[in-house]
Amino acid sequence: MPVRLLKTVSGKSETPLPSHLQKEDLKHLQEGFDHTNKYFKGVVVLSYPLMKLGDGTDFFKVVLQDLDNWISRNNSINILLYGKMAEDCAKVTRHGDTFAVAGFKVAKSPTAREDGRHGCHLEVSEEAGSTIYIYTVSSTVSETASVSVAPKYVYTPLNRLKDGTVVNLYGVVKFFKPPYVSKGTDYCSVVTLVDPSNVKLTCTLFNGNLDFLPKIYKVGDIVRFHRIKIREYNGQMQGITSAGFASLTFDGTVGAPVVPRTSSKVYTFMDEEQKIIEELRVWADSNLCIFGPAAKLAGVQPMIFFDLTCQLVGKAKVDGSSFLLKVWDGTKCPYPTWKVPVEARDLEGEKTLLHQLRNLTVDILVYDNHVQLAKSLKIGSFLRIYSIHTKQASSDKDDVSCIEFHLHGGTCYGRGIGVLPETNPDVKELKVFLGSVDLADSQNMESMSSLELDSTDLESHLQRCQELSVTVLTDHQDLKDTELKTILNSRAPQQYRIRAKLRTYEPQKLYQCIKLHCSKCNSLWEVPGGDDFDLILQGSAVTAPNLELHNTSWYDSVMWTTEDQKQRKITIHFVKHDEMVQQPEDTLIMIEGGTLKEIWKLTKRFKCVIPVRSTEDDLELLDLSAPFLLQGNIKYYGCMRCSTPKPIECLSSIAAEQQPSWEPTEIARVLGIEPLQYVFVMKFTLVDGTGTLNAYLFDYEKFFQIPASEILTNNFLQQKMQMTMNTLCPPGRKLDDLPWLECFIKSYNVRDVMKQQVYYQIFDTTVAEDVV
DNA sequence: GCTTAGGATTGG
Repeated sequence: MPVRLLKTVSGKSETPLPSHLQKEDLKHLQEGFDHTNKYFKGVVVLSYPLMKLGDGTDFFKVVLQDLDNWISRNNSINILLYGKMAEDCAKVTRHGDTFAVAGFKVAKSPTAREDGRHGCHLEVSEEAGSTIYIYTVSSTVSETASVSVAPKYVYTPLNRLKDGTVVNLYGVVKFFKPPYVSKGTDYCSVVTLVDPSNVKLTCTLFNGNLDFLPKIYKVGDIVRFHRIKIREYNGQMQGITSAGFASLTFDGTVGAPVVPRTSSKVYTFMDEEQKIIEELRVWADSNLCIFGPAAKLAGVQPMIFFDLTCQLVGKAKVDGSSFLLKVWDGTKCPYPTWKVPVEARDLEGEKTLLHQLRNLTVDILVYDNHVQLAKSLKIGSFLRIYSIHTKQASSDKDDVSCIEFHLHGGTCYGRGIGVLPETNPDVKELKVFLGSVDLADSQNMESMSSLELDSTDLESHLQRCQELSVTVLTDHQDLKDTELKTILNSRAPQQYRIRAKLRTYEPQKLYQCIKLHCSKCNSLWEVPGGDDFDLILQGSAVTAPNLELHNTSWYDSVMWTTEDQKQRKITIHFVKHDEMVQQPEDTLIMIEGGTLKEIWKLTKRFKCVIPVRSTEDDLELLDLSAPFLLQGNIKYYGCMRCSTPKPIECLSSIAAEQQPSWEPTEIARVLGIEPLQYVFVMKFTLVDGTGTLNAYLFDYEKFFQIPASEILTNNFLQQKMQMTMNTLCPPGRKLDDLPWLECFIKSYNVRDVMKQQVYYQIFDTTVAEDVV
């Protein structure tokens, strides 16, 4: 049988290859050598579709990589299969399978120069007497194979590790030190893992090449280690790199795409492994408290340690043991920040940008072992700086004390600097945010005194947060506090007053907490993204404007064609009042064929903008996933379940009013739209020493004293909210140092398909006035 | 050439 699928059990082949066959090394594969009784073994890293050659012969090409030779650069080779063998193999081959090829012919590879693979390729066919043994990693082998197959690698749970063994394992990162320059010859990274066996394993990983160390960016990431050596150290198991160590790292977020981060071009990764990652994510999500608040510069306070995701704008040498990094994250630190004096000629970075961002960048002084890495950083790169220390210090000049940012020497608590790739989701998000920062705004921010805390008030402010509650009740003041334990043991529905600390909250990315709520059917909707709107606009621009609908008794119409290649037709209908077009700031306009950008521009000038399209006999609203109205910065949406849009004609009734106010609710009513309201929806994890309780915040405006409708389009309000959350739940603080919250909560029952559950909701509570 | 670090902040 020329193609044989071999059963593998516990990583070892149950069916050994015939004893006369000997393994051939990649470097011995040369034309003219005798390869009888030799086999070449490698992992399928690439396969091409099955093809038919000119003469009708089946042809299949795979690329094998020699894993035993994994350090060598040129370790892959093309295998060309012909005839029935091509057909058979194409059916069962999966990436990650191991091929042992015997009875091959070696020939010069005509594509070696282009593909960078081995100078020769191997040709195999039944006719030539070749045999291919496939060790498949697939768990769903087709029927024709008629063998059962186990995964190739065996993974050891962390509670089954034995001294002196080399194992493969999975784990959730509980702690890590980003790679740093060790005192020896290598980079070092220390990683502590946990898994569902609840055993911890600290691994010390070395490599001279940074790329070969796991690409861990945050606690909660999941890693797969291959060939890690286990040793006993101080009575505990310890992991250490051994020859051939390889790692994959995955985002630990439940539901995120399962894409491994790795430097190695070859790795096995199958459905089975995907399942393991997904299971570990779910386990970690409910068993580990690992997602601390992500700090922004807007949220820093004196005397904390925090991790910062930022972009490098400038750098400068300071002295032998310290180095300056100028970074920004788009938000403004609420306190005056320390500026490290450096010679202008020592400062690297784009001068104009450094000047433009001068109010948004902060100076971080890094010391000792971090200097070398800091020096090598590229301006513009995205960084995560771990365990920055903020210190309050008064400068000699005057009494103004400011915040200093230090990255002290050493690697305690994972202190260090990591470079994030552009593909990192946090970087992608940061880029969007940085792009949205209005630089003119940030310069004006100096005058926004409401945000600037006088540093002399700083201590008292912090102290106040410690003692008093950072939230206050707007009602029920006479009620006594109830312990969380009591609430958790009571039946719903009831109402309680509580005093608790906010241990964590979700979502951490605050813009994600904004949803759209229909008060009629009680449904919650995600806020559509700008791209969705753009797509709908593009789709509607295809409909030609109906000239018969232009210039009616209640609106005047203007149409023009764009001068670009697309020759788009744009129509604006100006709604009249008293047969006159009003001042732009009082006018409602309807637009056909406009782009997202054009519509935004128009909202700045006109009171209301309604995107419409023509039908045969009336103008109509676009799809309900597009806003039915734009007013100022706010997009108004209608409920897709409860709305029954009426013809635009109905708007004329408002236009005829004595003094049309163009209220969104009124516009919605006449157009048959059930308007959705913007709400904050958050989950607060509250603790009080007697228990932990998750309570939902469902708030239009009252709690934060910020309208939910304005958050998404207003950087300033976003920062204000971030600061509020940072006061309620300061990043980098121990539980003891968290402030108290006074809340009013109600419990209620929710019947699920399977069971009845009790939920809790915060209400009649607001953030204390002197906190924001 | 066979080590480096082995988690556990606060100085400049």
